[in-house]
Amino acid sequence: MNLRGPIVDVGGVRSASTQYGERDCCSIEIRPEDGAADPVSITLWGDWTHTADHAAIGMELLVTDAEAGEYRGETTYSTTGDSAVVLEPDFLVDVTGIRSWVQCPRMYYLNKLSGIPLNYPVVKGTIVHEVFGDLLRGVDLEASVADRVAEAGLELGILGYDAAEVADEVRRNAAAIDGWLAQGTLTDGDDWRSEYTLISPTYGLKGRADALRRGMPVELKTGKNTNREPRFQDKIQAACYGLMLAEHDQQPDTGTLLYTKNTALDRNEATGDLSPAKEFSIGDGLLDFVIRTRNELAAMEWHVLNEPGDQPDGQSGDQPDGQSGDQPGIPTGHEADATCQYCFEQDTCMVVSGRLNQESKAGQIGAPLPAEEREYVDRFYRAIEAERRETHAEYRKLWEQSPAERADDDRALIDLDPVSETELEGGRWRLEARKPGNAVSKLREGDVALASDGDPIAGDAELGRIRSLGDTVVVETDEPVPLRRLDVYPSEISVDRMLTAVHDAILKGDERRKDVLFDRREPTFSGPEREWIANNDAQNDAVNLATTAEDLALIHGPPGTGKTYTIARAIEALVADGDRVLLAAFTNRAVDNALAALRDGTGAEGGDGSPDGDASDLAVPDEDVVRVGTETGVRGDMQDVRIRQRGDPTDRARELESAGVVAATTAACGSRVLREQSFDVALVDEASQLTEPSTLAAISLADRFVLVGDHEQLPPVVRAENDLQRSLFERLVETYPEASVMLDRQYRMSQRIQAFASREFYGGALRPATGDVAARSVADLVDDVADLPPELRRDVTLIDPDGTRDGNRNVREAERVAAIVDAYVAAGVDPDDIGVIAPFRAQVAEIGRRTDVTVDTVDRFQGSSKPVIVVSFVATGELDGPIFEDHRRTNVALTRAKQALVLVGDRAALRSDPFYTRMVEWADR
DNA sequence: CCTCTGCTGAGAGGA
Repeated sequence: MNLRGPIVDVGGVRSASTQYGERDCCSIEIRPEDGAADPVSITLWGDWTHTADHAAIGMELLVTDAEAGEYRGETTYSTTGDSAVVLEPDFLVDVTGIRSWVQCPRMYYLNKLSGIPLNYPVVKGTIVHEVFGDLLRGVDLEASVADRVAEAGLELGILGYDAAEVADEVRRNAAAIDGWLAQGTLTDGDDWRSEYTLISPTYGLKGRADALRRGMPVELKTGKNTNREPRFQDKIQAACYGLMLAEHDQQPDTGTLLYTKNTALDRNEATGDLSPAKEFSIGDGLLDFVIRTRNELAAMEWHVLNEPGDQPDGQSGDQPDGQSGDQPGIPTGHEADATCQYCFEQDTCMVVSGRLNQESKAGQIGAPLPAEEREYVDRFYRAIEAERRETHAEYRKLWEQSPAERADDDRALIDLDPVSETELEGGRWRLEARKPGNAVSKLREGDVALASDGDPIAGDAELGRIRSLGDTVVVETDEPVPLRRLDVYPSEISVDRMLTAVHDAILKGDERRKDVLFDRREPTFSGPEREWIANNDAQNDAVNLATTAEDLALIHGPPGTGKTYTIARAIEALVADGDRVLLAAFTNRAVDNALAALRDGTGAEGGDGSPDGDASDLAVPDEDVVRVGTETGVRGDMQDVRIRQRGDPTDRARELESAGVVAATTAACGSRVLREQSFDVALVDEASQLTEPSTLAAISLADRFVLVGDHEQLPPVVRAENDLQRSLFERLVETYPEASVMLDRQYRMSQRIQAFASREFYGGALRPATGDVAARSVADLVDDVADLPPELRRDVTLIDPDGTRDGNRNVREAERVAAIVDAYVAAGVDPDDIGVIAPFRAQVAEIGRRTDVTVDTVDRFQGSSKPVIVVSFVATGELDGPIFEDHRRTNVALTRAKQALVLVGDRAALRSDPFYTRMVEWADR
C-alpha cells in the first residue's frame, strides 16, 4: 500500500538486529491525508535512512509499497524491498536538475541563478539533438543538417559563426549517430520514439528523454567521452527517465548513452573505447539512488521556502562547519565530494560566493555586496521559488482532478473525438480531433500543449503545438497519438527568467544603476528641454524627462491620457538623439500597440491621446525597427518587422544588431539572444503590471530606463502572495516623485464619468483634455435621447436589478444587463460601441449567452475603451473577496467608458463598503 | 471564493 501525508515527527537513525543482520532504520510519523486523524508511524529501513536524514517536520512524505505490522497493539508500517520513499512529491524536479545536482549541488543552484548563456557548444548541441530526432523519423541526413543549421541562424550569427563551418561540425557528430544506427543496431524489430515527455507524480520528476528504443532510454551527448564507462551524471539522467517510465508500467533495464564526438567507428567493438554508444544496466540500486538524490534536492528546496534563516548580514557569513547555516536551501558544494579544481563552474561559483557572502567549497573571490543587496537577492530568490511552487501546482491538474473538476476546469480540452493522424514532411504528425459541444479552454492557437490518449500521465502523451482550435482541434507533434485530450503544459520559463534577471541586475549590474535602485543616489537629468508636443504640457514634460534622464524617468499615465502616443514620441526623440532603444512591455499586445504608434507616427486607437492628431515628422523608419517574438505572439501587421530565427547567420545577426529600436516582451528580454544585446535606453510600457524581476530583465540591457505605467490600475499577475506583487514602477514613483510626471489630461471620458476615478485614485488631478471630451454624452450616440428608457438617459447611472449571487454568477443581473444592451441598440447605438465588464468569467459567460456585444473580465478590458460600458458587479449580500477589495480593478472597469457608464449591482451590497458607498453616491447624483 | 500573460517545448557542453 502507499502512504502519504505531512511529517509530524522524525526519529533518529538507529541500528536494529534483524534476520538479515544489523540494519539501520528510522521511524517517521506522518498524518495520512486520507482516513484517521491519528498520525501513523513508518519505519524506513536501510538506505532510506538517508532520506530520513533530510526529512523535516512539515514536509510531505510518500512511501510506496509499505507493509503494515502490529507493534504493542498499534498498527505501524515499514518499507519493503519494493518501496520508494519520496519527499515533497509535489515538487517536480527537472531531470537536468538531478543531473547537475549529482555533479555538485552548488552547480544546480548556480545554473538556476545565472541561467545558461548563449554559447556555441550548447547551440551546436541543440542542433545535433534535432538532427538525431530527424534521423529517427527517417529524414535524410543532409537535408536535416541544412534545415536545422538554418533554423539556428540568429543565435549562430550572434556568436559569429558561419553556416558552413557549423554544418560541417554537426555533420561529423551526426555521422556518428548515423553510423551507429546503420551498424545493425537498428534492426527491423526496433521501435523508436524520439523526444518523449515524461512526468512522474509518484517520484516528483519531470523531463524529456531524447529517445526510447524498445522502451529503453537513449541519451545523446554531443561531447567526447574516451572512458570505457559513461559519465556518472549521464547515467543518472538516463536512469531518471527509466524511473519515470515505471509510471507507464515499463521497466527498462538498460540505458544507452551516445557520445557523438567518439567517431572511431572503425575500431574493434570488443576493445573499442571510442564507440559512440555505451550501454549500462539500470538496476534497482541505481533507481533508489536516483530517488534519494531527488529527495535531497527537494528537501533543500523545501528549506528555501520554509525556513527564513538569518538575514545575510555580513557577520554570520562564515560558518566554519561548512554548512550554509544562515541560508537554508543554498547549497555550499560540501554536500558533494566533487573536486572544485576540475569544475568548469569554479570561477562563477567563487564569484557568486564572494558577492553573496555564501559558504562554498570552492571558496570566495571578491568583496561581498552590501548587505541590503544580498538581502534583496535573498528575498526575491525566495519569492520566485514560491512562484515556482505555484507552477508545479498547475502540473498537478494533469493527474489530480476528478472528471467533474476537469469538466469545470478550462486548462484542458477533454473527451475529444480523434479524427485523423497524418504524417507530415519531416516525419512529424498532424493530429486532428473533433471538439465536443461548446467546450472552451484557456488553450490558444500557437500554444505548446500536451496531446494525449486521455491520460496525460500513464497513457500515451506527446508535447506538440496547437495549429487550430475551431470545431476541430489540430495539433502538430513528433509522434502520432490518439488525440482524446489536450492539456495546457505549464512552463517554468517565466520564473527561471526572473531569477536570471535578479542575478544579472544585482550580481553583474552596474554600480550606478544599483545605487539608484537601492535609494542611495538621486536620479539626475541633464540637457536642454525642448518642445516635442504642443498643447499638452504633461506629455511634453514626459518626453523631456525621457530624453534628459541620466538614470531613469517615470511616466505615470492614468486611463486615456495618451500613454501610447507619448511613448511613441519619446522613442522618436531618443532615436533622433542617436540612442539605441529597447521597447518592452509585459504583453505582446502592449508591445505591438506601442510599436504601431511608433511606426505610423501617430498614437494608437486612431489618435486617441494625441493633442493634435498630427503625424510626427520624426517617425522612425521601418528598417530601423525589429520586433523580437514568436510568430503567434506578434500581431499580424507587425510580422513584417519581426526578426526570424531562421536564415543566414551573418544576415540575421546584422538585422538585429543594426536595429535602432528593438521591441519585445520582458520575457523575451530574458532570452539568450537578447541578453547579449545592449541599449542606451530601455522604455518599458505597462510597467505597473510587471514584477520587479521582470522589469529588471528589460532595464538591465540598457544604460538608462523609462518606465511607463499606472499603479492605480491592475498590478502584476502572480500566483504566490509575496514581494512579486509590487511593481518596480510603483516603488520608484514613491521613492523618486521628482523623476516622474503624471499625464493629467485624458482624451477618453466625459467630465461626469472621470470625476470619481480622478478623485479616488488621482488626487483630483485628472481632467478632460478638451471641452469636447468633457462634454461627451450619451446624446452623441443616439438620434434622440428620448428613445432610451429614462434611467439610461443619464451619462452615469446605477441600476439595481434585485438579483441574487449564485457562486460567481448572478442570473437575474445578467438578464438585466442584456436588456440594457438591447435598449441602447434599439435606440440606435452601434453594438460595436458597447462593452460589458464583469468580475468573474462565469458571469461573463452568463451575459455572453444573452448578447452579441463584447463581454469580458476587467483584466482583459484593460487598455481598451468603448463609448458605452455596462459593469455587472454580481455581488449581493456582502462584498467579500479580493476581487472587490482591490479597488484598482474597479478603477479599470469604470474608466473604460467614453460617453455612458451603467453600473449594474446590488445597492445594499455596494453600500456595505465605504469605497463603494462613495461610488454609489457618485452614480446616483 | 477570483482575476491572469508570459514562454519556441526542455535541454543542449565542457576534463
